[in-house]
Amino acid sequence: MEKNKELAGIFEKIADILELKGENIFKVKAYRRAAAVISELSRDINAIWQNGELKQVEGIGKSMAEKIDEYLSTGRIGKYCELMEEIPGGLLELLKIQNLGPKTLFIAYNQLGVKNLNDLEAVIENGRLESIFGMGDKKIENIKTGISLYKSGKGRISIGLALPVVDKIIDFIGPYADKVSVAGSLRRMKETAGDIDILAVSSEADRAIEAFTGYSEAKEVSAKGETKASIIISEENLQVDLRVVGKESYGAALQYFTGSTAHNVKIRGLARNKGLKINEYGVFQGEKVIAGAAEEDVYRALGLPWIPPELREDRGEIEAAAHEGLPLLVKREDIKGDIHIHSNYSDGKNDIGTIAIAAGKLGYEYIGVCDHSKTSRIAGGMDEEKLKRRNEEIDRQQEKITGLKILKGIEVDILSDGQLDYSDAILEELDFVIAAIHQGFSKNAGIRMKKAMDNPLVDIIAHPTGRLLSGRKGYELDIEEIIAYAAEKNVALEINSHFDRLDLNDTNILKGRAKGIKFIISTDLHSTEMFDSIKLGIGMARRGWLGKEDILNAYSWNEMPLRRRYHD
DNA sequence: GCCGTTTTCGGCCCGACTGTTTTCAGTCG
Repeated sequence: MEKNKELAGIFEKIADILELKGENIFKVKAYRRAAAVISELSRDINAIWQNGELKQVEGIGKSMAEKIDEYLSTGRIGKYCELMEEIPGGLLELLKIQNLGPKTLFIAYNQLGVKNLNDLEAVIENGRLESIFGMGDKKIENIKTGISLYKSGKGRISIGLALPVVDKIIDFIGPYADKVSVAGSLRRMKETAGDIDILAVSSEADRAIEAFTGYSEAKEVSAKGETKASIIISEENLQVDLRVVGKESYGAALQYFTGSTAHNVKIRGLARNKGLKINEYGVFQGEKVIAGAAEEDVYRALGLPWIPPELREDRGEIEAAAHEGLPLLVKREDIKGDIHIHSNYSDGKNDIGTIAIAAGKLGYEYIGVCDHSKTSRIAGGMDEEKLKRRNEEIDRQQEKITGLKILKGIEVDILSDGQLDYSDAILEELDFVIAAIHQGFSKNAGIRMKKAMDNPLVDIIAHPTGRLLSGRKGYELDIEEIIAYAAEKNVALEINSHFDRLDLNDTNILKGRAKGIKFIISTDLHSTEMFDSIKLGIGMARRGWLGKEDILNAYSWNEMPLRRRYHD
């Protein structure tokens, strides 16, 4: 799948250069679309190419197919190389600066010789940028703001960090509107957010806008109109957009602002084919409004069932909705227990009794206590003796609580030689075993993980890629190979809900789903306050099209299809 | 550059906000 990524990157760059040069915008869009389609492909583009099926891929026509063919057979694309030579290396990067678009940048390059960020700042400083036709003080100011945002460049942040910010803002605007909802990528539960989109219903848009732009944590109001405003939140440097509509347009606006762009482009194309027009105010047949108040009505107007936001990525959901039907996605109520929990027997904050009581209040049927094994010393890993004492403590707490089963689990380290951190005899005494790599990320991680899966006592692999959203790359392994091996061995893979992990993520979940593997959705809990974070893992699972039948901890304990209950 | 259940040519999602404009282009989502 490495080639998919490379080709998508190349097409995206071609689009950037063509746009900069002022080429036909629809040609530019064709390249962007092809890039998006290729990066979302669930199959290796090499295989599609070898089967001669390139042109059957949506958005790939004669010209794109030729370029893909050229790349896969020669390792380069002539047209791409030519384009890259026309434009200085650092220039495209400047397109990421907000308020500085391709038109302005190209003029700055052509007329003022701006080739990189330093040049750009220099022509702002010496006033030459202002000499460009149509450029004024305000525009310069906005570009300067864009540059400072770009430099502080936090980029995208985890959904786990963005959602609490959203909740606060929604609470804040609540009194000034009839209804307030999150939209955009956060509603789709995408793993990271680049900005926050909020939709409000009000007959007095100005009151809501006024309140919003006065929000105490806004360090800047970057736009303020009659129905729409944007602020920048201080700490996270996140842009927050508010859109206010009347209640007759709520569904259409929610559909529109939830996106994704690719999903909406296709939805609107469908509408056009039916002689309808969709915008954020409603679905129109000529002048007549035929839907708009509820999102369900918008989809129904196109002959489609309502599509859950997590699926709206143009990954086949529209076709599924139109024909074979959408998958029945796992819901929070389906989750019967959390089975990756750390107690104070390793690095967790709470004692087992406290955790059990908190889980009982959530209505869980069971919890799985999974402390660290002895080699994870920093995480308070337990030696065999301590593990024994922990198990006795679980027995004691079990006697005190009814209606909740406390399972004896372990998060056992996969050592540098692929051996597990305890003997089989110890692992056999436990209800289930989760294995994980915590050190030696670059030392044969894939081979070690597969060796761990060779042990029939290993039921689950935790955080299978090891990546962190805050920047750590993860283990050096081929995740597709791991997924295929897990399928072969009946090992389940974890969907870890920790805000910085979200591992597996949606695309890897989709690959696992295609192989028919099982998953667990867990919190990797270190404190009872973290129970709620399971919503993030559920979001990832839903984005990966999973139903409750795919999730081990959506089964009752007696029915859970754990690997050790198979005869393999 | 892609695409077709009115089209193989002529469309391509659609609209808000801003700034610099006397009617609209650029940028964004």
